[in-house]
Amino acid sequence: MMQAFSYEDIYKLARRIPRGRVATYGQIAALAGFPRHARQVGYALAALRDSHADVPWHRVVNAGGAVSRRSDPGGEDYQRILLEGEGVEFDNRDRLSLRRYQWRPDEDSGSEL
DNA sequence: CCACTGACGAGTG
DNA sequence: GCACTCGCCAGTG
Repeated sequence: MMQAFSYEDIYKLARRIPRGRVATYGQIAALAGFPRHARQVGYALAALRDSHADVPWHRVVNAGGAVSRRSDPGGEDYQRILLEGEGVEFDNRDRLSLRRYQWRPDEDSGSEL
């Protein structure tokens, strides 16, 4: 049966995002089996702690392909730096191309482009 | 146990 | 393309 997801489920999915790729909050929610719960995914990531240092939270962006604002000042820049470090390019409007970088689970075992 | 706290997204005008 | 509305829930103190 379908029960409430735990933040752990979100983290588990986020860990599957390959380097150099990104996923959206809504996408993670949908993969977890809860479409329209994008916000809860955001909350889950906001609650990340040391115990989940292996979660590539920086690979999760909003539906517009931009880095979301959070409470930690400077964190947006940090996330962007991490992504750029993986080869992700941002345009002059601080947005990346989901067309190019969005992760597709079905591409897990295959090649892209 | 209750109150408060957060990284969103799709639809409409 | 921007402003606004509504739907959405688990952790922490």
